[in-house]
Amino acid sequence: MLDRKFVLENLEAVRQNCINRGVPADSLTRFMDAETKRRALLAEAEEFNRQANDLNNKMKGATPEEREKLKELGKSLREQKEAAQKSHDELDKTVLDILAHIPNMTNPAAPIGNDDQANLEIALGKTPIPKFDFKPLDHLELGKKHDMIDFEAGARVAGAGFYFLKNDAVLLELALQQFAVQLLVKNGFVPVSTPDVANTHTLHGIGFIPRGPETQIYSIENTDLNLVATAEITLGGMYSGQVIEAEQLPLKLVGISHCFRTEAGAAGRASKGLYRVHQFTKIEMFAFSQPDQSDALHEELRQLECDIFDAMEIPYRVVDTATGDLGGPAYRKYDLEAWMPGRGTDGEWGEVTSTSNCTDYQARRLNIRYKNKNEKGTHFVHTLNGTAIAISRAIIAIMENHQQADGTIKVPKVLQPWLGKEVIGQPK
RNA sequence: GGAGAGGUGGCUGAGUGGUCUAAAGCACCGGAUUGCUAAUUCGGCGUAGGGUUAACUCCUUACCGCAGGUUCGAAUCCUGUCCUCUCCGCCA
Repeated sequence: MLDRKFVLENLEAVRQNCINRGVPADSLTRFMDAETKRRALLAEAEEFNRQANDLNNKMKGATPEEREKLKELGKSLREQKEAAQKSHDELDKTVLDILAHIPNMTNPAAPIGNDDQANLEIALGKTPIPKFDFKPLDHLELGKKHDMIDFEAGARVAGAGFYFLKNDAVLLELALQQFAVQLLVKNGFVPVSTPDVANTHTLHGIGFIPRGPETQIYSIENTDLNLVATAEITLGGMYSGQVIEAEQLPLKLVGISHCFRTEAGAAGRASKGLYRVHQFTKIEMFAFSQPDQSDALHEELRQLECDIFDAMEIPYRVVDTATGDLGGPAYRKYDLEAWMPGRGTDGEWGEVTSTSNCTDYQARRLNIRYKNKNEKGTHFVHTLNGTAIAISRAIIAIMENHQQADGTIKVPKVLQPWLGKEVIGQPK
């Protein structure tokens, strides 16, 4: 959520930002109108309150007759205040509703464009795209060959889009978690194992809308709880309503959680297999920072993602997300897209990580602030998030890129200690 | 799941309808004094919104878990709700 005062004072910039992001900007006129009226009504209600407070103080020394008169007056003041307050509250709801749909401002350096076609490739990973002298298999075929993934059983138990990982896929999942968490702990992240559910308020704060049409979120019936789509939700919510000492910033967390997504309306060859599933495990980075730290911290998160995928010897490219493709809370976003030889006809890039600087957009709604010692008042923190490893997609990239002519799959060196082997499968 | 107790400023904690503009202590900040890993003393010390100003300068409103209600007036009374603690039950 943007600051309402900021919107009021920077109407043209906010309007242009909406246009750049492909979000309708016509609500801004309504916003301005409602917010101006709301302020006037607030002043009115406060004035009635002040008069009523004044009157209550006179009550003490009053004679019985005076008291009766004051009572009447007080009652009418209270009624007038209630009326103003009620109109104010209604307008406030309108204002907040409009505000909720206005996206965050955008880093001026982000490429401007309508959709992912305008995304800008800004870097390539250290590992070159593999050249196979045989017909490479996709991860589904490889998974079947080495008995690693069972979609049929997943469907029997939970429906399409669910799966069982088996054998070396499980070892791989655990290895990926160990590798990512240990690397991040070495870089100053606090490891956190999070709840896999969160209440609706927290989801809203991060920018998810559960229980609406086309929601990506599973909700639990007869409760206020929802299955989380990412640990970003719980890690951000972890500090909602808190005031953090400035010296503690930046505060970096690495969360482990399951992620649940309904993936409403998504299907097709491009999302076969593990690429788009209803549940996966993810290691997620999250950080709270002071405003002047967040741009540098965002670069740091991106670099860590690169380090992780370089270490796993997976070819990837870094993409600077265009304005029209940014999520509402993001001020800037980088994606890592790994090369997936089994995707499309001859291999394609597929998103494996995403890191966003959300500036104070989430913090304002979640009310997460920081305080400088010996300084009056508080400020909103900036929040940032980034995928360390989304297990299911990382498994695709590993299996498909590291497959060999003899049918086996090389285990990246950094993961070997946890798998206890150098290759998956028997050569033949 | 059942029974009970409780949620007050950074912390401890007093406060059961109007001098609450929330006592006191701790912590913290500034001054004074004595002097040496500190003591004593005086003063200050919450957050957010609106207005105002050269200026957190002054004024004002709200906030005692949260949301409602009663009342001229609520930290205080009533209802709901969330959370914490204790005991019991169940359980990995």
